[in-house]
Amino acid sequence: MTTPAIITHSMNIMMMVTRTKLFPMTSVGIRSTKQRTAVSAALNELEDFRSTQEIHEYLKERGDSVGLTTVYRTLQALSAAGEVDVILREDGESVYRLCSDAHHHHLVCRQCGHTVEVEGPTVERWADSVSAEHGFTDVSHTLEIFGLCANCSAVSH
Amino acid sequence: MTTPAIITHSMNIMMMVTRTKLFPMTSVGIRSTKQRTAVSAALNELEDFRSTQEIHEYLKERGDSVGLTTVYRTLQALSAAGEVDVILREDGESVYRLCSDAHHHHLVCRQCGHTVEVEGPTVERWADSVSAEHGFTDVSHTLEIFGLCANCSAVSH
DNA sequence: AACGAACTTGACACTCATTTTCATTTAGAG
DNA sequence: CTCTAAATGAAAATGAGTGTCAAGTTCGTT
Repeated sequence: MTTPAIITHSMNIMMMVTRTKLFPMTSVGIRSTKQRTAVSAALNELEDFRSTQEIHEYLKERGDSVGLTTVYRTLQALSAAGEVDVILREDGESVYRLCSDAHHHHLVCRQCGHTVEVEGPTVERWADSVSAEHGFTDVSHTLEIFGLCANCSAVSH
Repeated sequence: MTTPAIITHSMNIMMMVTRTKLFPMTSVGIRSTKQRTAVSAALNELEDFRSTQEIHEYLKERGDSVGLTTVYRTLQALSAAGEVDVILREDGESVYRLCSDAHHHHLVCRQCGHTVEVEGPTVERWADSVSAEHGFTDVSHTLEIFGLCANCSAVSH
């Protein structure tokens, strides 16, 4: 198996971010390591939103054990770079998933994490105009749906 | 100052919830205590979304000291009863606020908690139909905007 | 191919929100 | 007034996420 394209892509973006925000005047960059490759590979294989701990566990079982701290850092870097989607589960835990580039929202099972990308109202424009009206800057927004998927609904009668 | 109507209302709803979900066959109920009164009073006075700890602190300074555990429990009960709005801040901390009954969303300052209720797309219908299409049950959704309010934007240049 | 500076890793200690436990207190029905 | 379930709160526990720092790696340079 070859290195997924996302790795290279991620690394490029991460390097840009690093150069721009953290080390403006240096020519340093980020490096490609087997740990980062492993985390990206896991994201490619996992279909649903997963917590850092779950991804860490998955990697361990898979044989590509990576330190928990490193998994935290890598997932944060990837989400900061826009490479993965993050959402806050209802219990406040962050969960990550590799998503399509297209505009979409999520229908997430709060039991098993099963995720469906769904079409929905484009809230970007609305959020921007409402924010501007009230003088808010640096805005972000959330629009997600949580519930019990068909499977989990059936299990709990 | 008389006991705010919300207290009685909350207690009624809480009693219903309790009876229905927790103690179906008994005639037990919840009780009106000065701690619960104090928490509700605080919510009436505070305009913005506040964390449990902040509300606990507010009560302490105010003289109506209430145990932190009790504040946690009361806020959870009130939000479960639909008496207060809860949202998850971007850092995963839950914040509470007494809101209008009307349908609305929130524009929340991630720095100071300042909140503006805003009109927005009615996502209930959309969420329900999308969920149904995919067999999801017991759904809930979030649609909030976070940013820096005019004040906080100014402070940080 | 070796070198070395900067970057990365990971074990561990730590922070901090929230929950659990449990002994004590209190509301409110009878 | 009495009794009991409900409620409180102090303290300990839990658990996600972060900070630290010594040791390990990457990769451009020699």
